[in-house]
Amino acid sequence: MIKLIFLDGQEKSFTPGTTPEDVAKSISPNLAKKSVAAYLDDELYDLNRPMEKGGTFKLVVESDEEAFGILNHSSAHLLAQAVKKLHPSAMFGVGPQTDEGFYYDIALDHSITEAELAEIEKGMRQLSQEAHPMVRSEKTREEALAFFKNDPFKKELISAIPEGDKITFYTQGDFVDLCRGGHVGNTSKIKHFKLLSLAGAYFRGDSSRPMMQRIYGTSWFSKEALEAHLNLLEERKERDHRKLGKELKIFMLSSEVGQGLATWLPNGYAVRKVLEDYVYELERQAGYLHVSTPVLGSKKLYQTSGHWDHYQENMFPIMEKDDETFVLRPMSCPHHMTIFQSDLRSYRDLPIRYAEIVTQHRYEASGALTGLERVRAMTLTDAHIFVRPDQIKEEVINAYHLIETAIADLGLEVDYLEFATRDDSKDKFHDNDALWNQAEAILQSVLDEAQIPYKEVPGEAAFYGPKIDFQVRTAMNRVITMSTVQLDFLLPERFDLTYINASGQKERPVVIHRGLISTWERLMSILLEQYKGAFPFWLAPVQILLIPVNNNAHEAYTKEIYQTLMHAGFRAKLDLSDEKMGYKIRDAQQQKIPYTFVIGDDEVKNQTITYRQFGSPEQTHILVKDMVDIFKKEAEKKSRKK
RNA sequence: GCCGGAAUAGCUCAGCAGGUAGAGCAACUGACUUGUAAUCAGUAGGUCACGGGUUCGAUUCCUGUUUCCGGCACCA
Repeated sequence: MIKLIFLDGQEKSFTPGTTPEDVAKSISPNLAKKSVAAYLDDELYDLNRPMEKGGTFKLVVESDEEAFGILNHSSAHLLAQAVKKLHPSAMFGVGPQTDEGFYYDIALDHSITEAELAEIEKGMRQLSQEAHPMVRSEKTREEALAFFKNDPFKKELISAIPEGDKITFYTQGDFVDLCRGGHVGNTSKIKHFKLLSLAGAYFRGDSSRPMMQRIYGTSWFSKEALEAHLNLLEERKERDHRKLGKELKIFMLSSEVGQGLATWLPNGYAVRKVLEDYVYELERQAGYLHVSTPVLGSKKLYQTSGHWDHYQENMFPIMEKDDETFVLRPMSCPHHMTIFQSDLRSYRDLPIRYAEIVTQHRYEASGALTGLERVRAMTLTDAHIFVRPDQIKEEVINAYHLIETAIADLGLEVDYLEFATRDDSKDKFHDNDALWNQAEAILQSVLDEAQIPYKEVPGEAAFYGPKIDFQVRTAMNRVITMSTVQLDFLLPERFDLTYINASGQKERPVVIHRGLISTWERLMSILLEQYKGAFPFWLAPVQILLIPVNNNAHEAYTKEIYQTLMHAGFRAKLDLSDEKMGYKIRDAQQQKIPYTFVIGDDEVKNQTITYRQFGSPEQTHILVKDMVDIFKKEAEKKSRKK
């Protein structure tokens, strides 16, 4: 007999070979229905996998977080089985679950079309109805390789499994796949799914390898949950910053101007200017000194910094004129290094924090360009902080707090931090081990001492040093690097930066690279999606629209109020068109203007204004004399959640 | 850059199994002068992304290019 210890501490004996499903059924049929898999000690078991030993036993039920992944992983297998049935020559790469569903990579001579997705989906439904058990088996490496002897993809995946790890196969009907599991035990458990899209994907994520066809899908435990998810996907389309940016006339991307080159329209620039002013003031108060450097730089400057060696592929081609070679700057660090260099520095001067609202150009791969999210000309607030070694920690923490403030003021939230370190790919990183070890140790200790949780990502560092990236999850459920703090011992050396220490000796400063809120372009894309185009008051391109009830009778008073608002620094707009009032209000709502004033006889008589807020029909009356104060307070709140 | 798809009026889209295009909104003109999400009528607007081919004839079929979209790779 084997002994299982349940969640509540109860122990129960079962005959060896009992499956988790048997156990679940013995507890309650309802529980068995909701079970997806089980844990025996720390090992994930399929519902139908016989248990030959005892241990702590925990069922994974539909409502558990990991159940979704298990279902979707199983759904990927169902997809593969259906594809294999339609195309017996198909071979497969990987087929994992994702945050929101699953995919499987397929190698097939024939190009799968959108129309065929429905056919494949039908095949999946049939296989689900046929209720094939998904049976696990263990194989030796030799057996596994022999089984897939004609499949170079699976053979390679088998070879990549570390020595000593179990190699397991899953069989459902006549379909056999290499897989570590766990699975839902039977294809009949997979009922509510949809295939979503087709894409290309390199085998093992390596662009030098063959491209496979990837099918994306999503799978849920109920019809309602599936529909809810499909609705969410529809809603996301409504939030897409490219759609909203066009509708609200925020920006344009025109092939006439050039691929990946965004043009900011008046509405977009109004928002951007608020952000620029906000950031400037935030930095000024934090002791940053603002500078301005040219958009062009000598190629030598970038050779000195090392950017030329690492990124010339991603830079626009060089320009040669009068024996000098220029590049369109892709980065501002080298420029700021020269500013530090330009004067004799004392240890008393440090830290020196240079900030700049800087436009830079990068030759991004054409396929990477996406709306405002990825462009070839971008403007951002960039900063470089020059510190003594003893000031590193404090300044990293200062930068951390500044970033926290900015992100909170924008109404966004940091999802998690990434601590990006180097790995052993030598050509990606500069080769001074001592500097690397020092820099990584310092950043690590800052994170640890401040007790900030983070995810370490080896190999993601910049070539000049490790970094802490602030990852924000957008309204589209994409994770984007919003801010960054990078520690750099290399560029000070490359530029031979020095300051005079207390004993009169030259010493090397350390540079902290700080990115505050991504680029204006990317930030705009995130904000548009976050607010679905309905900007909070302080950012809105037009904050207040004024509508007179009768143009003739109320124009003068409305204009007076308009002037008061404009002089007080607000962005107001007057609608004196011949349209009906209802039309004007609808128009204001469609433009997502935060406040709409309606001004008629009552307002003139009482020296008031009547407003409604975006999205609400409620009417509020306030005295004109209180108006400016009320809206100034509203603007000061920024987008803070609390 | 790679795989796949798309491109019709300012916008959103319909249409064409090959016979040079249509709606709604927007724009313009006129009437209406209004108290909280679309007043009515009229007018104008298109080398059907661009180049080449097949054809008596191409927006439609084939092909190349460009741009965009879904992904992959890349992202200092």
